[in-house]
Amino acid sequence: MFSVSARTQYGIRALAYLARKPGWEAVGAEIAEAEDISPKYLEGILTRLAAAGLVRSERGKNGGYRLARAPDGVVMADVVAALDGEVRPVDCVDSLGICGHDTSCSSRKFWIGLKTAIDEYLGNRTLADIIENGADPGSAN
Amino acid sequence: MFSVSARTQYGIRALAYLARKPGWEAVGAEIAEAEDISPKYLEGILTRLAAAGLVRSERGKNGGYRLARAPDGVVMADVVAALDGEVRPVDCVDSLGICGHDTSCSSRKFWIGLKTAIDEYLGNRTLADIIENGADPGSAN
DNA sequence: TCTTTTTCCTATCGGTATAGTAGGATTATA
DNA sequence: TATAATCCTACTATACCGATAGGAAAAAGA
Ligand code: FES
Ligand code: FES
Repeated sequence: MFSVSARTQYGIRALAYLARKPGWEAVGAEIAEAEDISPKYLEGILTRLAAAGLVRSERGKNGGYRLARAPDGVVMADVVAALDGEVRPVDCVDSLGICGHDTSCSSRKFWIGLKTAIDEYLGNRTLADIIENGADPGSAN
Repeated sequence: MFSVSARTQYGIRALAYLARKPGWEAVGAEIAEAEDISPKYLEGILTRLAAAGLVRSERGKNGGYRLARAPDGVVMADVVAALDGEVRPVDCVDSLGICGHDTSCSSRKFWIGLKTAIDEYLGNRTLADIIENGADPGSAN
């Protein structure tokens, strides 16, 4: 339940690798080799991250990927949203009324509450929290 | 991301239907019809809930399903665990060392933190919270 | 201009899980 | 024995996912 796709796990490892490097930059093949990820598959992941503005990509010789912001500015909620989309436990988080006989659907609030809890967690962690030593910023224990 | 299976959504709706009925009991076909769920598919769901001890099932004539406990004793964490398994963002929540070069893996703590946040939310809500009017017990806002 | 290095794009494939269906076996009541 | 219900096993169809393949576009340097 609630398992995270390999795509997102790979993406986070790739970002963490970049964040640990001086200049926060590297070439795709290097990341793939260091993190033991299928190079071709990682390409698509990095492209997604670039499209979301989390990394800058430069083509051609001397090209590669570079973190768009400092690690403590890369919010994990944005990372997972870029790779696997927004947190959406059920389809009716925005559009009400799909599942049901209740006009003010009761379980809908339950799922929205879960979404909020997850978004809050992911919104309060950054890449910096991950590469340091743990993932526990003072907030929210 | 983090979408909930139809199985779990159906299961919760079925439990909510039972909780709203006097005696907390109904027959499978009745639930399926009222909640507009495929009857055959719902059978398997109710069997799982019965195996997890969340509902009692009685076979034969005058049989059916009944809530095993009062709605405020049915913890949502148990419900989703019965239907879709434990919350496990990554495989290495227990077994360390699958993904990585780090001995004290950094991203692992991140995922465990997420699991904890989700478990906390689900562990603090019961079926009663769902059938009332919202899903916001005083705790944890 | 030509070659090299890199990111980008599109299409495809095999595996796996999910939602749903089908048919019957079991159990209990009357 | 007939009926009404849960239980069990197997099957199908679809969709997504991880991965692969082959190249197209772009930037730099010789
Ligand atoms: S309208 Fe979506 S859960 Fe009810
Ligand atoms: S050991 Fe699993 S995330 Fe590193």
